[in-house]
Amino acid sequence: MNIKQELPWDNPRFRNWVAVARACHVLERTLAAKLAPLDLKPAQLDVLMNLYRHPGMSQHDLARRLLVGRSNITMLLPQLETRGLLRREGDQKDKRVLRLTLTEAGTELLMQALKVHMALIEKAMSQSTPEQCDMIGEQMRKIADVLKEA
Amino acid sequence: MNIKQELPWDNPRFRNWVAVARACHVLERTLAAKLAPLDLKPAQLDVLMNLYRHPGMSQHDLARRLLVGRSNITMLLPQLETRGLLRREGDQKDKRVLRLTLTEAGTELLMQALKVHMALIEKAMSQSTPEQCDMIGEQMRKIADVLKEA
DNA sequence: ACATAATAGTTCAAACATGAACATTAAACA
DNA sequence: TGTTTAATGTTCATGTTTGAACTATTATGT
Repeated sequence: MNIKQELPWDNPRFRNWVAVARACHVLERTLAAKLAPLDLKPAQLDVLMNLYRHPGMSQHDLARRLLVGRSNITMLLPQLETRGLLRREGDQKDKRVLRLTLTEAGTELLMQALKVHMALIEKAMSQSTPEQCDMIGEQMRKIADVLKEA
Repeated sequence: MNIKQELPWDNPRFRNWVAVARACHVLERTLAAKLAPLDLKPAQLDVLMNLYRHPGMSQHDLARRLLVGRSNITMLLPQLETRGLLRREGDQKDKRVLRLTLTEAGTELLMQALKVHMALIEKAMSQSTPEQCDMIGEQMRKIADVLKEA
């Protein structure tokens, strides 16, 4: 009987983390639906966002930031490059790396997508006070740090 | 220039949600790695967990709980059934539905996997006080609720 | 300099997820 | 009853993700 007391569902940390995972999942799915009219998937939006903030990134850097394999990037970029949303240019000093930058069109589309993303997050987080929101962010950053060494 | 003030990255809610998504992603990947020795993927663990808590579930119910399409379940279950981890039995009253239950072996494997999962979550959430942890869970449940109607 | 290591990106096959179309069964209702 | 509508699960085609093997280039160490 006391095995039941050891079950994860009786553990607050477990239950609460499950809630985090569910919220993430729901938001991701909702975002995918709202992004469909722009013909953009969440993964592609992530690419555009990162290139906007870090122009000239290499594909390897991008992969690490997105927590994804390098081959994934190789498969992902041609779609966006063909649509004229980004450029891939060889680095002069190191002929192995390709430098990535957004085009005008890419920046344009990103801004539209960000409106959608932003609205969704506003809706989701509007339940929390600014203090709660900051606390959540702070804890989550700690979690990501702790797990990187795991 | 004041366009910069409108950028999402200057918005606390945006920045903090990005942290949530990253933490989720990192934990998911870490869990996948730690679960590999058991030859179990996170999605499969989710199935076992839900069947443990709700024996006799239908495939449709399971799909809705996992926030996933029905066809996904159809593709997912045979692997687990073949390994003898669960049973699928036709409902007597409604010949359309299949009732799902864990076998002994399934329960056994689930318990092992839960130890791994639990340890990971403990490590992640150990940064937070119990009050913070509960608050996070509460907010996340609200978010999931709000987005269900979006 | 030269051989060895490591790094950036690609290719490919396999695993996985997704949504539309379908078959079977049940419910609604005329 | 008989017809229509809805629900459950499967199939299939498509697109995505992954990791291992590969090429090309740079760094390291002797």
